[in-house]
Amino acid sequence: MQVENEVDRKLSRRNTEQRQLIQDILRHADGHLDADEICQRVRLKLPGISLSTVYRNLQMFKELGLIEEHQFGSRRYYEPASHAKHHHLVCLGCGRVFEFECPTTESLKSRICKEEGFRVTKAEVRLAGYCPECQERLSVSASRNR
Amino acid sequence: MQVENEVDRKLSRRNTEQRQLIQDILRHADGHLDADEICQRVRLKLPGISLSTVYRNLQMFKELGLIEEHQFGSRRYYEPASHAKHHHLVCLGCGRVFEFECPTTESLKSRICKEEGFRVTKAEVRLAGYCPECQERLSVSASRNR
DNA sequence: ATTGCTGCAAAGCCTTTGCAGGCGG
DNA sequence: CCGCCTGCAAAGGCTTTGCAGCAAT
Repeated sequence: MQVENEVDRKLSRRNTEQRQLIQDILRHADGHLDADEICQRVRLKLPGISLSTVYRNLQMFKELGLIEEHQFGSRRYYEPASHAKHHHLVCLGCGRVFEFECPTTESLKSRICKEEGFRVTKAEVRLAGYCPECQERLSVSASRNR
Repeated sequence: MQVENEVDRKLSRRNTEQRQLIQDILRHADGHLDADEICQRVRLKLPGISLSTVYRNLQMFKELGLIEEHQFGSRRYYEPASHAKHHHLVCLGCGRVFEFECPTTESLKSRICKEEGFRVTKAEVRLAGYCPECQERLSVSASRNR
């Protein structure tokens, strides 16, 4: 069958240094990285790597289900799929992405399935706002303008 | 103050036909439209309108809080801000965007505020999956392949 | 020896911007 | 009349793709 051939082809992949380094970066990154940041970090060890190689590998990892891609605003971030189930909290001040748990998501999925007949395969909760540091920083600069 | 001048400038806006038509389309659209779809619909009445005008007006409406911009995958959709509070459910089969209610979101916001000291200004729940029609369609084509 | 992978460069998309002219107020 | 707004074209930013050579198996 077509699908199996596709998987076979994908699984006959080679273990290049570029590919390993990209995976290492993703696994050990504290936060959520975009393609360019990943590329820059790999270049610390392998200066010659090209951005297209990063994109190509990210695409492949994504198709294999090894990583997840999230888009916030106009940026795409990547994180290992092995990460525990969590949701995202974006600071509009500094752009950092934080994580939190939301146990009620599962019941929501089953509710929508029952009520709408929709088969829900993915559920994410996204919050945005200002982290404690940015609240502080912004209130200081606001008082300066008075 | 700088901000007030900015608002004044924005409010001295003109009532061009292009601008009105874009707003009309947004108000009466059943679904969520992207810039190109909006442009095509306006062109039914005003063939000469350019895509940049659509983008410029969308940007302005957004800054004035008249519309909201949502990004799903790599596409940006626009909808009037006057819409009741709702969340989005994207069908991975046909790409249509559906809406649903989620009353528990408010309590989540206050929980995160208490626990993390984060000031949450925006909360959205996004689901993805397959609508009833696409489930049907996909199961038919799957059985054909047997 | 295959043939998948890489780097480079170019092309593609979508969105934004510069500019000269036009139109609303 | 003023100056905001428009259309056009070009530039920008990010991502994908074509290609020739290299390297992993």
